[in-house]
Amino acid sequence: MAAPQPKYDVFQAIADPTRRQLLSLLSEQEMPVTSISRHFPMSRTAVSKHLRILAEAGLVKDRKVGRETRYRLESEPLQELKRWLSYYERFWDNKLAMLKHFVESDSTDEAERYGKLEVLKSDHND
Amino acid sequence: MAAPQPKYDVFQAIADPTRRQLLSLLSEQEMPVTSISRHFPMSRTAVSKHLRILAEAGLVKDRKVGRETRYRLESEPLQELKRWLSYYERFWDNKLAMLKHFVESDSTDEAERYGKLEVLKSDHND
DNA sequence: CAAAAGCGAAACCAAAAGGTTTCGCATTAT
DNA sequence: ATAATGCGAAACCTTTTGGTTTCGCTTTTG
Repeated sequence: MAAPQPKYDVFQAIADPTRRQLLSLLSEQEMPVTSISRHFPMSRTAVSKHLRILAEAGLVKDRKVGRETRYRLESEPLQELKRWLSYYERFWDNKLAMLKHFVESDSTDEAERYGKLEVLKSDHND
Repeated sequence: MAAPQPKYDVFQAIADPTRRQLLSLLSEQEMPVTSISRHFPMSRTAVSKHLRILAEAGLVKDRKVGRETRYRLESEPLQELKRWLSYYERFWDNKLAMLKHFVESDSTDEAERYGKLEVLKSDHND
């Protein structure tokens, strides 16, 4: 019944610089593990592990071709990141939204201002 | 002489769910540490540490007001994320770019296809 | 068919991450 | 003045992360 619940989410997956380079590399073309690992100063096994993490986050797909496993970029999951980011964009480039924000924050006492209100209800977190 | 070299970059900073919630919370309003920590199921000290990490990544600023330290969102550094992301957007919503991609990948032998070429020259990694 | 190439799994390790509790120090309230 | 609030620093602990080496299995090459 439980959903597949991928162990790694996109945010975690792209947190590591090596994994971001992997995405960059694979965005150019599909590539087998050994070839990929030639671009990195670490063992093939280490690279393989990073690839698995990316795969769990859905950011790469692999397919077996003969004895090799070729990986390719799968960028769709990055849309989640884009969505998350879009919430914050208004804070740096939407002057009107900023203004609205300031206008709305002028009321009441500390309890109400800093209390545990409905603040985390929206889902632009996680 | 050495540049400040922040220990935490934006990618790392937002990798943790708690820290994303912190950003969300602070996007609503400036808030002192204790009030912030009431929103989380962990000690004030733990929250404080997360705030420091966000601060090192430039995602929050703090100012002392009497005995309290108030934190507020600073969204500018997220632009780096947006830039990084923009590189990958073409892979999911730009059909022409995709086509171009396919058209260009049909040549040559393994060495040239998978070798250590100019692949990592651009800086949309890191 | 024997040797080599391509990978993943496993066992292991050091360092980083995410928490906790305790303490001390300013600042504000009684 | 004393007590209470608000915080950060420090010491400590456990789990996760990022890496290594070794082994074994499959597939290709000679």
